[in-house]
Amino acid sequence: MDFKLEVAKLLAKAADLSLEDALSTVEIPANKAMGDFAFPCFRLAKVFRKAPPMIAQEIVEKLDKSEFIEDVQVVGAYVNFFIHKGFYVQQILSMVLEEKESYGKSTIGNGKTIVIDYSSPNIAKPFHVGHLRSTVIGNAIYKIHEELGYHCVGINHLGDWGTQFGKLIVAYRNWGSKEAVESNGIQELMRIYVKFHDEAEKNSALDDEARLWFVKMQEGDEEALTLWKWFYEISIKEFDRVYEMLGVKFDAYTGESFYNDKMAPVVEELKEKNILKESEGAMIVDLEDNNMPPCLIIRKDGGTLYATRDITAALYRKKTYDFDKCIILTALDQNLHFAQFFEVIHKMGYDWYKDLIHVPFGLVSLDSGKLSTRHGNVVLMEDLLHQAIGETKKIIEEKNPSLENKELVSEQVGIGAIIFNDLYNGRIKDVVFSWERMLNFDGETGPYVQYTHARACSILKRAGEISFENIQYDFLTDEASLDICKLLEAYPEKIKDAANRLEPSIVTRHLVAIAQAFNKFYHDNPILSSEEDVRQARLAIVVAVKAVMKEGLRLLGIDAPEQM
RNA sequence: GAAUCAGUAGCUCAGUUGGAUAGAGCAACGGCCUUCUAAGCCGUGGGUCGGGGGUUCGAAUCCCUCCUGGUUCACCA
Repeated sequence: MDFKLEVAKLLAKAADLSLEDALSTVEIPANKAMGDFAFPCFRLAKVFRKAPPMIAQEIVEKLDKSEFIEDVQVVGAYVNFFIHKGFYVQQILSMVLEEKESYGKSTIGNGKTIVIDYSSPNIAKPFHVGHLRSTVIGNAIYKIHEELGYHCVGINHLGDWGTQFGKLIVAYRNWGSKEAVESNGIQELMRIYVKFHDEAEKNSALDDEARLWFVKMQEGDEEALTLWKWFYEISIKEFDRVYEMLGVKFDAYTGESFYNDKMAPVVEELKEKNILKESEGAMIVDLEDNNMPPCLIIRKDGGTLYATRDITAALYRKKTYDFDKCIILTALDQNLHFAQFFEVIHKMGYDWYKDLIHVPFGLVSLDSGKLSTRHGNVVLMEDLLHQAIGETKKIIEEKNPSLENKELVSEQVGIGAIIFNDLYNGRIKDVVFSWERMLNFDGETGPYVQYTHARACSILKRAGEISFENIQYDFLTDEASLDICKLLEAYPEKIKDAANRLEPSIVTRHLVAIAQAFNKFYHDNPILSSEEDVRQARLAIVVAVKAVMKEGLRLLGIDAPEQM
């Protein structure tokens, strides 16, 4: 039962409004003392040419009686509705208990395909905390859409092509060795890459040489490609270790190199459509009419660019997946690039350009300044995860030394804390990385929600068999129980909001709210030791909360251990 | 200079079709474990919602303007 809708129906009739108008005006008061729903009458003042409080009074008098409403009060210009508590609790809880982990699932996305491009680290550079956001936000957006019935395609658009590999090849030929790369992997690649930049500052001929090597790669030069392939495999092996820990998977690893042989026809198409023009020796799409700098397609030495590959990728994805939306997650410093290349697709005459969605997130930096692989100013993802796991293990030894599966739980909680932390604030916020914040497990954190879930599990384990026949919901009209029910009621809508706004933090925040309400409930109400019928009713809440928290955490890519 | 994102408590942030007294967490201080996991619960202090105009019965929210910070702006990605 949709209580808001029912209230709106009553109001529409009493005030002679359309259902839409009534529904859009009904609100949930911030202050509980003002009821479960409220209807402000200010807006009607002009229509009825009366003072709002008087209108409120008149509406109440005309209001039909309804059994689910316990009380209606006029406070100033507001009509406040109080829902019959027992009935309300029964409606919500019985629904959640019936659906359990499926509660919140929807079919609104059925038949629609969403392509999500996330994580997309650069090959030959270590996976660091700067890559965390795209990875976990993308993963959550993937799962949230799946929950709503969408068919999702997760793509890791690896940065595995471009002039940087020309640089790496030059660096390797000058200062690298097979042995060193084989034994130290990405660390060694990074070392020679940094060395390249140091040397190139003194000798710009190195940059030209690097660009040349990249052109060779494009042309299929065997030496260049053999080296590139080698660097690629070393990198993927390390990335997969991190993805394994984070529990993140992709449907395709089609990175930039994948489009190497697919760009020529696209460039041809741009020419045919008369969009491409020459400027300063390079080939560009002019975007002056759109108040943007030109989009570079071909360098003057013939090399392709980021935009060339992204345009090609978009066309390929449309053809391959026929997506309804293609979502690309990157830091917001790339805003201009996406605005430009979306506009190029537009100019090519494809009206689906509007289904390309760049989802930006704030920049990550360190206390010591901007993240920079070149200057060694990074925190490696694996270091962070291991720190978090280690910290968790210490806490377990201290608080729950007899716990089984300490290793597994430490991983679930430690990694969960890192993921949760990233999904907790709005994605647009810039982040200054802080070990202290990352490793704080008190308050509104992943471990807090996991802990609450574990508490619920613990009770259920002790409770044994539970029957949900003939629950007396009237035992659940205390404030803590009602708060929980309200949050459970709102949960499915939160998932939809999160999908619409591409903002996983909406789910994260809601889980915290549920956990807070449950902890209060847990503290105030003895469950197992209560009399049989009270015990049964309270256990119903525990079961419902446990199911929703577990599923909610799953949507965020976080495990929910039963003990911790 | 232009574009773009942001500015809410000491810190990190919620607050989105404009609604009643602006909310959390962290940090600080004070309570609560012989009772279902204290990674918890309860309480105290802490605010010119960057400034100024405007629209409105009503603005943190919408409009204008200014200030501050981040980021980007031609052959990196």
